[in-house]
Amino acid sequence: MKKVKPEEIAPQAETLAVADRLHSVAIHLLRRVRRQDAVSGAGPAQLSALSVLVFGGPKTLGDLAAAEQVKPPTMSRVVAGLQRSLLVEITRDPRDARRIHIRPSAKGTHLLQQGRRHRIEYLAAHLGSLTATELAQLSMAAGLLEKLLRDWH
Amino acid sequence: MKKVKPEEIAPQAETLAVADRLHSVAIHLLRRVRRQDAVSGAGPAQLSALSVLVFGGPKTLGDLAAAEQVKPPTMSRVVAGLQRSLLVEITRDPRDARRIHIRPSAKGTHLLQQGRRHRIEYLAAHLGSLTATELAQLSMAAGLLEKLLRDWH
DNA sequence: CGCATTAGTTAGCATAGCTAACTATATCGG
DNA sequence: CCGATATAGTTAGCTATGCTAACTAATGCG
Repeated sequence: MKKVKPEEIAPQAETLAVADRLHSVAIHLLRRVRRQDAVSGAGPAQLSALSVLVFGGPKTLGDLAAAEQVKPPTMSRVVAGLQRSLLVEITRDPRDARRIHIRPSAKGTHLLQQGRRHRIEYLAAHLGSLTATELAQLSMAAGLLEKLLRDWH
Repeated sequence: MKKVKPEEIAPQAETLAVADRLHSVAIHLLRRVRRQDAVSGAGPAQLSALSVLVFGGPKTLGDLAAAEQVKPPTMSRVVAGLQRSLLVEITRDPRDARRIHIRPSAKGTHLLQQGRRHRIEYLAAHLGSLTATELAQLSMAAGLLEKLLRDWH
């Protein structure tokens, strides 16, 4: 009689169901949050890229595109929008004039942090029912997904 | 010395951090999945609306817009796209000629289920590291978020 | 009947995703 | 050193999705 460690195998049927539910939940959660983020005047792609810059430090356009999992032309336009709104500053690489370095401006950093505050207030207003235990469960799930996304390929 | 039930209060700082991480994870997860869904030829909004129709039954345009948390003009165009691809069928309400009833076609139902299968295979290929325990944690988190979204207002 | 309300559509704007094709710069081989 | 090749970003043009404002058509109320 073989006995495998029960934690090693996640049944496919379960995985299918969870994948679909996560997909749906992600879509609808983002739709809610997007409404609030719209106050800032910047779209979701801009805010996400700005977040990477604020928390991960300056990046070249290619690095930023890779971090955001989009193609360079897409990021080029996102960055152009951020620059137009004065949320980032751009300098050319002195060693390689093809490269550009993108970093958040003071205004950009400020806006992102305002957005965080705004989001928390919005969520807090709707999260009265969540216990610390449930929040910890969400945090753990976020950690799992973060790891999953990091190790994707 | 007062002692409150520890499960009743989720600290604001925690909530902020979790909210931001969920936001980021949702964005990046959707970007990954979207790549796969692109195979189907339908965009994410179309697939999400189709999913609501397949699993929730026929809806009027307004109901569908409400379910998807978008404005009627947006859903009008999404449905037009689905109709153009023959993924839904539309009939007028005989009692109220202003209303339209939208239901998935056989092709639409089939495409959605193919998409599910495709998604699971994609995820399964990248989920080798997930244990049944971890999957259960994700399932629980999805459940919490589903409830949260349902009771939002 | 007439007029307000309701359901959906149309028009027009912005963001965001893509591919293909272009520009500019760097690098490498001879 | 110079020409070919490779790399970094941008531009152009398509599609999809979000919005608001304004329109059309149908309902229904007084």
